[in-house]
Amino acid sequence: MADPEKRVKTIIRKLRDHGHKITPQRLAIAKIVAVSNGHPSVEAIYEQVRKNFPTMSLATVYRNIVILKSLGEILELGFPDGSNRYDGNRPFPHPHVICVKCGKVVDPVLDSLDEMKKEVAQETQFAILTHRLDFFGICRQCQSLE
Amino acid sequence: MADPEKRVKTIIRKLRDHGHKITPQRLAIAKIVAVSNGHPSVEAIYEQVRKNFPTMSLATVYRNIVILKSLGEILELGFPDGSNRYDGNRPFPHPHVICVKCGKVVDPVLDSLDEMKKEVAQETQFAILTHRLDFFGICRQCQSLE
DNA sequence: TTTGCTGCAAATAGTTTGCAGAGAC
DNA sequence: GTCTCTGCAAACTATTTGCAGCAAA
Repeated sequence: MADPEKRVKTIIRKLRDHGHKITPQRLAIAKIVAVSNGHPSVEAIYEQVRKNFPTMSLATVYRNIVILKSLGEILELGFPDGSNRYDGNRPFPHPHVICVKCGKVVDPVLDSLDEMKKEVAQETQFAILTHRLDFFGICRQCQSLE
Repeated sequence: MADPEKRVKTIIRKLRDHGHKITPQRLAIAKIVAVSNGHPSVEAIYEQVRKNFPTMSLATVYRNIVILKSLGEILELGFPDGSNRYDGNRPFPHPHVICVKCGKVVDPVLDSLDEMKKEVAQETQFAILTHRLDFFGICRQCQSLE
C-alpha cells in the first residue's frame, strides 16, 4: 500500500491547484480515502467522518467524491448490485478480489494484465483506454467458517 | 456467437422446467436476449418488444430479466454509471471490450484468463467463484471519425 | 379452473441539485 | 470581501412492488 501520508498531501495539493478550498470536512474525507482500508463505501466514509463532524451531510460526501474522481485521485468501484466502493490509495485501474460473504476487497499482484491488454487491442482494433478486472470468491476466513 | 435459435429453445425449456408460463411478451424478450446483438440495455429491449406489443410495460421487462438471471440464462453487465446491458447469448462470465464513444460491446477471445484465475486463487487464498473483466476504449470506427 | 403474468401506478433506494447561510482564503 | 462549500430538503432516475384483471396450461 502506498504511504497514506503522502497520498493525503498529493490530494490536498491537487485540490488547491484546481481552486478547491480545503475545508475540514473535505480534509477528513481525503484522509479516509487516502488510507482506503477495506475500500470503503460512501456510507462507510460518511459514518467515519461523522465521528468528528456530527452534522456532516451525505451530500457533502458525494460532492467531494465527484471532485476527487474528476481529479483522478480516487478510483470508483461500482458493482452491479448498486454498491460503490472507493480506493483513494491506488487511484488507477488494478484488479480486485472481492469476498462475496464479508465484502472484503483485496488487491492481488497480476503482471500478466498488461500483456492481455495488448492482445485485446490487437485482436479488436480498439484503442484501449482503461479496464476493470474483479474476481469474486470466498476469502480464507469465510471459508473456514462454513 | 452461439446459434440464437438454439439459445431461445434452451431458454424456453428452462422456463417451462421451472414452472414459468410462456407468454407472448416473455417469448419476445427471450428472443431478443438470445440474439443479444450489441448487448442491449433494459430500455433497448423494451423499445424492441414494444414494436410488437405496444402496451408492454417496462416492469414486465424488468421482471423477466430477474427470472432469466435467476435461471442463469442471461448475463447482466452493470456499469458504474448506472447503465445495465444484457447478454443472453453467452450467459457466463467472459471479457468485454466496450467503446466509450458509441457504446458498442465486443467479446474478445482471451485464453489466458483461466491461468490468471488460478494465479489469483493461489496468491490470495480465495476460492474464486466468478469474475468480471472489461476493457474500455475506442473502437475502429469511432477512431476514424476523430 | 387454477396459477402465474401483465399493466398501471405508487413505492423505494441511491445519488444529485437548489438554495441560503457559513466559512476558507 | 469574495466566492466556494456545506447542510438541508426536495428532486431525480432506475428499479421494484401491490393490486386487479387477464391469460397460459
